[in-house]
Amino acid sequence: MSPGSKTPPAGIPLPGLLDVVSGALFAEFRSELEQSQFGDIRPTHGCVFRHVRGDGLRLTDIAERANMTKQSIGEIVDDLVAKGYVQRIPDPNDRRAKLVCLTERGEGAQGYGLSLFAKVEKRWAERYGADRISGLRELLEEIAAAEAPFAVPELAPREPAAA
Amino acid sequence: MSPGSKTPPAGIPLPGLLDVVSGALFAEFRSELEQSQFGDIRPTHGCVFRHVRGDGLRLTDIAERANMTKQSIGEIVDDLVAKGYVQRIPDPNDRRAKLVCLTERGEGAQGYGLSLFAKVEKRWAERYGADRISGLRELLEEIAAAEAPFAVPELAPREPAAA
DNA sequence: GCAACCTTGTAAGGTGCCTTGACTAGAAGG
DNA sequence: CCTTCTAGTCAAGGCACCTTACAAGGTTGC
Repeated sequence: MSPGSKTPPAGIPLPGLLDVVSGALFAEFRSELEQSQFGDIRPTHGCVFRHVRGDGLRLTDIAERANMTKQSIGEIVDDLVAKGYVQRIPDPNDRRAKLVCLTERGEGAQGYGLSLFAKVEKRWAERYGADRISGLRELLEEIAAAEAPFAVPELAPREPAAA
Repeated sequence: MSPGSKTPPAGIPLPGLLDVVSGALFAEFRSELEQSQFGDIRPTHGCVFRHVRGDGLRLTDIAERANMTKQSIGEIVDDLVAKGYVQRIPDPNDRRAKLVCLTERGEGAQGYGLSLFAKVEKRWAERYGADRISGLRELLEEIAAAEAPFAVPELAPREPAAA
């Protein structure tokens, strides 16, 4: 029960720092998004906009990438359908499945959101140093691809096989 | 309504990357914590352990630092009291207030948690480069101190006044 | 073709965490 | 004393997510 063998002074734990920084960044994004024509998009909806591309994606695949259950994603998709951002299209290859696709408005929102993220990142690059922010992105992408490839299949240039 | 003037290809938005990495890191922490003698500590309890120091902290102050309401913190503190990690001590300077203090067990848990975070961070330093991880920490601390000083008063070496 | 089994998506109910609103006890200032 | 402000609690509600259970459609072997 002694207070640890060494208790190395690591400062504030890294996950806490990451959360605080992510929260600040995301708040900047949200405050601009809410004043746009896409103000009815809530933070939860991000898991769909993040992963759905032009050719559509099945519910199960969204759930896997978002690390959530199919039911939760289904609920969120319902909401987005009601708001006119996505639609369910029958999968031509599997009559059970439906492809979640962005509507025209949905594509507009996704594009706007991405440009907004880029804008905020650029602002931070000017604030904290472009090379530092790009270095941060580089490191984070490498870590994300290694630690959670299912969550960011856009990255993950590594093939699983080849012993 | 055109899809953005430039739509610069920024890759995956930074907040998403930060969340994925933070999640992976935190999962590593949790899986070790759950197997320890402090397995009944849940993720939500972190907001208390993060901020309470030896001399105690009032509920209102915890809420401000955690960016949460007094009610939520109160509920979490209730739970931690029931589990024997903290106790409420009357504030000698204000009979309305109570100082939330760690019990002996609470201090043990906090110390163990901190050492666990340090351990995981060290592991990642070996995995991704010690200089890169320490550079990451440095940048995050700078950003956190600038963007959300209320959340990390341990940092924030800047005085607010002095025009 | 059909029987056993897997997968896709949905429905219903529950839990955890957090919020808004209303209140008591004590502090601060006239 | 009387007003006003602050510290903390109580109660009700909501949102996000999960677990359990199930119908419809594919898949494989015979």
